[in-house]
Amino acid sequence: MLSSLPPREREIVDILYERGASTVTEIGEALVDPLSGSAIRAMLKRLETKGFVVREASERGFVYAPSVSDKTARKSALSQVVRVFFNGSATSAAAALLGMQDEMTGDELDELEKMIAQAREGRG
Amino acid sequence: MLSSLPPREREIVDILYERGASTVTEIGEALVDPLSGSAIRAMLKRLETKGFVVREASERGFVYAPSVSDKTARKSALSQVVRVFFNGSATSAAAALLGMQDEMTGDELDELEKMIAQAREGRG
DNA sequence: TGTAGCGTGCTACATTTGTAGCGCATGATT
DNA sequence: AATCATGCGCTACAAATGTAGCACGCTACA
Repeated sequence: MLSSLPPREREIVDILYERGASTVTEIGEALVDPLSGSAIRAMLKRLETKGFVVREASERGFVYAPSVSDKTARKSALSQVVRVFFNGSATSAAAALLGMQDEMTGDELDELEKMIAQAREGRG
Repeated sequence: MLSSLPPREREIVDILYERGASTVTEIGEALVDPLSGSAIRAMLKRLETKGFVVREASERGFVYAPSVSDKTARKSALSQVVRVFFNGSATSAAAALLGMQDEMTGDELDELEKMIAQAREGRG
């Protein structure tokens, strides 16, 4: 799991999920407090060894990407937060999301309502 | 931030958030793969030094608790997930939560709708 | 064709983590 | 009082992490 990664490595895979496959240079730019290229490459190598990222050649040079699908990682991250901070209640978590008002527009609220309706149907 | 902690320390503060203030023994029981008491204490000491946990005396002996409020930590954890995995969209995150059907009952969906209504009012 | 600049991948090393063992209190047991 | 069990916090040390420096190969271009 991602949560078993040391901070700096974790930071890098986060960036990879955030921006998709990236070059070392791009990762460097995305890093809040910078890091030498070789340092980043060393991280990536370890990450690769551990099986968390894969490396592919592209026109841009080598790009690195997470090996675990977004979907899976998302779900896992969410479950984790729900368990640790919301006592296992997805509802509470959703409520907290709603509470982050500035993060959500009126339109988005509409959308959410639709999704709730769908969820209801999905359960019958 | 919590995400700057090494895996094992992170695991321990997670437990602390999950179960509230706990003794070393309780932490040991909550750990998936166990750890000697002294190892746990060493972790806690580091965590204390870094300012992530506080130690208080209680009838049960020393109990350890996160120094950052649940509320703050929750918000921070959620923001993190939203940013990394949902492209900054809290709505998408909420949708994913809805998708985890087994995690949410019909009643909870009702509740969520109410909360959406409230969120609307809160914004005017 | 020399040389300046990138991107790359070592290797090396300081620091931090992860973990166990020891010895000290304190409180219960006989 | 002698013994035993707990909980505690050092200290120590192996392993992992965080980071930099060096040397190489490939452009590009003066």
